[in-house]
This record gives sequence, structure tokens and C-alpha cells, in this order.
Amino acid sequence: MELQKTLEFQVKEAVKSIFNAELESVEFQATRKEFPGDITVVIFPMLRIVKGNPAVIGEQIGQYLVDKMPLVEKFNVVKGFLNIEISDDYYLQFFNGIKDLKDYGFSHNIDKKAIIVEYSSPNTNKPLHLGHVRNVLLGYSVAEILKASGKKVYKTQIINDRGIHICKSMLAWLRFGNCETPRSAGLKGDKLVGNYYVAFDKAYKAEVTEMMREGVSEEEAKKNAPILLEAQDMLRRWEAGDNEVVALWRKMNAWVYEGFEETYKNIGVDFDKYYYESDTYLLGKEFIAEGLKTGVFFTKDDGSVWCDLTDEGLDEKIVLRSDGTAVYMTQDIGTAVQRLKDYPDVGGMVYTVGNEQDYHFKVLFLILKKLGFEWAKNLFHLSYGMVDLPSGKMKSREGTVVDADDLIEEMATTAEEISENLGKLDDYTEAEKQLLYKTIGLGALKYFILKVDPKKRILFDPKESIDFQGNTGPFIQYTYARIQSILRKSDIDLTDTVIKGLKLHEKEKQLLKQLEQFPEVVQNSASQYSPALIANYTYELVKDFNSFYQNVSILGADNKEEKSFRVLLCKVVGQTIKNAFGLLGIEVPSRM
RNA sequence: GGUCGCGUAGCUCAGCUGGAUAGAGCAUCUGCCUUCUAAGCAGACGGUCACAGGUUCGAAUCCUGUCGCGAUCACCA
Repeated sequence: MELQKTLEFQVKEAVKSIFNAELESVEFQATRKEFPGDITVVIFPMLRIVKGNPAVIGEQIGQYLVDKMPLVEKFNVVKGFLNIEISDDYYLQFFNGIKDLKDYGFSHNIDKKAIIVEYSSPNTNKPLHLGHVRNVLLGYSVAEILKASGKKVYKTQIINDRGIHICKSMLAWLRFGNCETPRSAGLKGDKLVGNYYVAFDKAYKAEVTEMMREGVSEEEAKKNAPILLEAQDMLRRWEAGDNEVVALWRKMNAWVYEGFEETYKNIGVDFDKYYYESDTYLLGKEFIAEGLKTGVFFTKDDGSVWCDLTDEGLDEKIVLRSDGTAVYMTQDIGTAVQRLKDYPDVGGMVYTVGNEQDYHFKVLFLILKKLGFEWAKNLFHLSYGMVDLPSGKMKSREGTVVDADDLIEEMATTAEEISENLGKLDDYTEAEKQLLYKTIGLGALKYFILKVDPKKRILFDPKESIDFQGNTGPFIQYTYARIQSILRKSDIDLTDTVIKGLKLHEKEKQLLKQLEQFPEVVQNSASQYSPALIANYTYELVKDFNSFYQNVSILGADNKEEKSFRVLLCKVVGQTIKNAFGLLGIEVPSRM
């Protein structure tokens, strides 16, 4: 990056002195590997300002750079591309600058304004599934990436703990549960409650079928099945604060939270603060009143309150029901404001929510802007694609979900099978092995999900297992483990070594070029909210390292200087892999 | 129907603020473990970048239209 800046300046100077013209910007790209050179200046865009043959212009600029810049060794021009060869000294100097950094690539300029990242935000009537896993991994990773890019971050979620769905589980538990508890059933709390949600649906469907057999229309039956009416009644009692219902609701939600916590811990993610919808669903009403005064909203004849967004090309949106009760939008307005009260240093928010809610967030952000909050311009909906099965959408009620806990366990089992076959860990204790299998299995799963662009949908086929070879988490973890092995075997003293005067091997230079990119990649992935950029970068780096490893002898280098450099290079690459994977929430093992 | 997103090798994905002959992995096929971990390396095979126009010196990338897939358009969340 630094290199590019200095080159840009000099190229502009060159154009000024040779052609007496002022360039606004210079376009760079990596030199294609079939040509000699490390970085390439594209001449074509200059033709607008400088008239002439691009090849000749390239020659002239190239010569100027060689004359003026010691770090430019040679150049060649192919068509309109000026390929520049950078001296080994430059790269070695760069390397000396980063070799002892523990946090290479991370920014130290911390923004005064913090940012809230919301993710997970589950309903409390069923366990977490693969869709939640994507959400959680994305949110956690983006939070870490933002931190690395120099932001202060608060991780949060809003738990949808109230509503008809949890009443359904409660009712089914009362009816069929025989006072079963997670302990008595030997089940995680979220699983237990989820079972009753399914049980409700089963009973409900049976009632509907029965009613239809008795001649009731399908529509009527679906609306008036007794068990559904009872669940709705339960919700009303909940909202009225009925002691019995609230106590049951507390008990069953507590079971679910315990289960969720276990899953989050298992996945390796955490939160700074939890918001509960039962606390927030009434918030926002005062801002509706405020907005009514300032003309942001208007009232219809029946008393319902709306926001007119037709000027923005959208529809009218309801923000308060005719009976004065809150809708989703009301609550989200309130929650947003509440968060700013809780964290006054916050200047923006990221909502990690599936793309099925694109419209909702578009509207929410618009309304918050209309209400005049200055932070409203810094809201971002991290919209991600659904995780679908070959059979289509996952449906909790129909049991066609890939359960998060099960999946994590399966991944670890696969890691175990592969490891046992390779048999490299015979001196590990059983506990050490299990820990490692978990690390590898999770690495495979997390990488599998995070390497794809968030907005693309993922098709997950349970029959085809997630790979452990090629562009995968374990491949990268494996490379890290190899590096650690070298470092263990090396007798080189790594402290205070300054590397200079070496002739770089092609593979070494390639690695240094790749390392140089890392800080920029971190910034890009932060500004684009995309862990995929980190994943793809890490893969490229690791591929380059393996090529180096396989083609160049590290511990068997010809002389001490070379050996020191190569061992240090291993250390830096290892550290960078660790840092990058940390941003994805993936751990790296010292052996595997 | 309106709006939004997506469409790149058999499969999974990069590349998209326009630049050289479109890149990886998996799968298939060749080589490489008496040398630092073969979950690896080196190579082969594989493409009308959905289709048609347009802008440009130059388009997978930008614009328009068409087709296909998905989401959304609730006084549900």
C-alpha cells in the first residue's frame, strides 16, 4: 500500500515533467505472472490527458521511475501495461518492519464513535439451526473485522421471547408434557421446548383435519382450531400479566436460554448485551407521537398511524395499529433509540438479518432518518442469503432443519475419522485429541460458510459432507500447524534479527507481496462487511506458503542468514494466518 | 403484477470502483513421501461469464431489455 502511494506520486511527477500534464490518479494492478514485474501501471487511462502511443508513454515513465526511485529496479512495457520490478531491499525492509508485530494488519487508530453489531436474534420456541449458524458466524466475524479496522464494537442481539410462537410451545407442554424438564428428559432446554412446538403443530393439524372432515372449510378450520384459540388466549393472558402464564413463560424461556448459551459457547461466539423483545416491544410509541407532531407520520380515520414513503418509491407503512398497539416497526424504532441511550458513544449500527427482511430495514432506516436522528445515516443491514436444503427451505415445524449442535458434532466426528486415519497424533491424550477434532470440525464449518459472499444464498446438502481438503478451513489450519512444527524444530534465535542483503527466492517474494496486502484486505472487508474477503485472502496466502514450503528448503537453507529469514518468514505467515482466522472466529492448532 | 437480489467450468465458489490469454477448490487423469507434517506440492482436462442490445480504445464487470431462480409487497415478527 505504501509502495503504491509512493509510486503513484512518482508516476504523476513523471507525467508532469515529461508531458507537462497533471494526472488525477494512477491505476495499478498486480503484474500477471507470465510477465516479469511486481506491480503494473495501466497506461490506457492516461491517454485522455497525454496523447500518444501507450507503449512509448510507458517506456518514458518507466525510465523516469528507474532513474528516480532506487526501489524500482527494472521495467518492461507490454502493450499499454508498464510492469515494474521492485528491488528485494524494499521487500526486506517491509518485512523487518512487520516481523515482530503480534497484530500485523490491525489498525491502531480507534474511532471515537462506536458501532453496535446485532446478530443471532432468535425466537425462543425452537433450537438454533444452520440458518442461525450463518447469521451468528457472519455477525461475530463482522464485529471482529470492524474492531480490527479500528472501530469500537458492541455485540448484541434482540431475543424474540414473546408472541404466539412461544405460547404454542407452552400450551403443548402443559397439555402433553407431564411436567417434563430438561433435567428429567436429559435434553437441552431449547431442544425440549422445540419438541413441544412441533407437538403443538401436530395437534393443531390433527384438529384442522378433524374439523374439515366434519364439514368445516379449510380456512375456517385453520382459524378456529380450539388449540390455536387457546394459544391466542394464552398470549392475551400473557400481555395482561397473568401470573400463572408469566411464570410458565419465564420457566420455559429460561430453559431455552440455557440451551442457546451452550450452543453459542460451542460455536465460540459471545455478546456484550442482550435485549429482550418483552422489554422493548412497547418502546417506540413516544417517538410515534413525536413524529406525528413533526408531520413524519399521519393518522388514518380508524386511528392507525402510518408513514408515507411514496416519495421514496415505497408504500405507506403502518407504525401503530388502530387499537394503539405496537407493531414490529414500532418496536424496532424504540429498540434503536434505546441502544443509543445505553451506549451514548455509538455512531452507527449493523443489523445481521436475512435478506427476507430487506424491505423492513429499508423502511426502518428511512423512518429513523425522517425522525431526525443523526446516527440514522450510519445504519447498515447486513443482509445475507438463506441457507437452503436441496429440498428447499428449512422448516422447524416439519423437522426439516439442520440442527446447529448436531452439525457441529458431526463435523468433529469427521475430523476425528480423518485424523485417526492419518495417525499423526499418537502421543496426544484423548482429551487433547477431542479438543483438536472440535477445532478442526468447527474450522471446516465456519470457513465453509464464511468464504461465500454474504448476500449469496447457500445450498447445503447434508448428504455431501463439507470438505476438509482444498479451499477449506482445515487446509489453512494444517498449514498453520506445519509452520508451528518448523518453528519448534528451528534453533534460530528470532529476537533482534534484522534481515538484509538477501537475494529473494521467487516464492519468498510472492509471500512478501501477499503479506503486504493484509492491512488493506482488513480495511476492505470492514467497509464491505464481508468476512469472505478475509477468507479468500487467507487461502491465497496459504497457497503461496505451501508452494514455498514444498519448493524451498527452510531449515536446510544454504547459510545462516537465509535460514533465519525463512524461519522468520514462517513465523510471520503463521501469525498472519492466526490473525486472519481470528477475524473469522476460527482457531488454529499447533499440530494436526 | 410492483420492488429488490442472484445467474461465471459437471459441482462449490473467486474475480465485479471497466483493463493483458476469465481464476481456485472438488470431481477425473499424470507425476512427487530414505529431506522441514502428502489435510500437501507440480501438472493435465474442463468456459458462448444466462441471453440480446448499448456505452467505451477496451465489458464477466457499467446501462437497457428478455429469460430463469429466490425474496418481498400484512393492523405477523
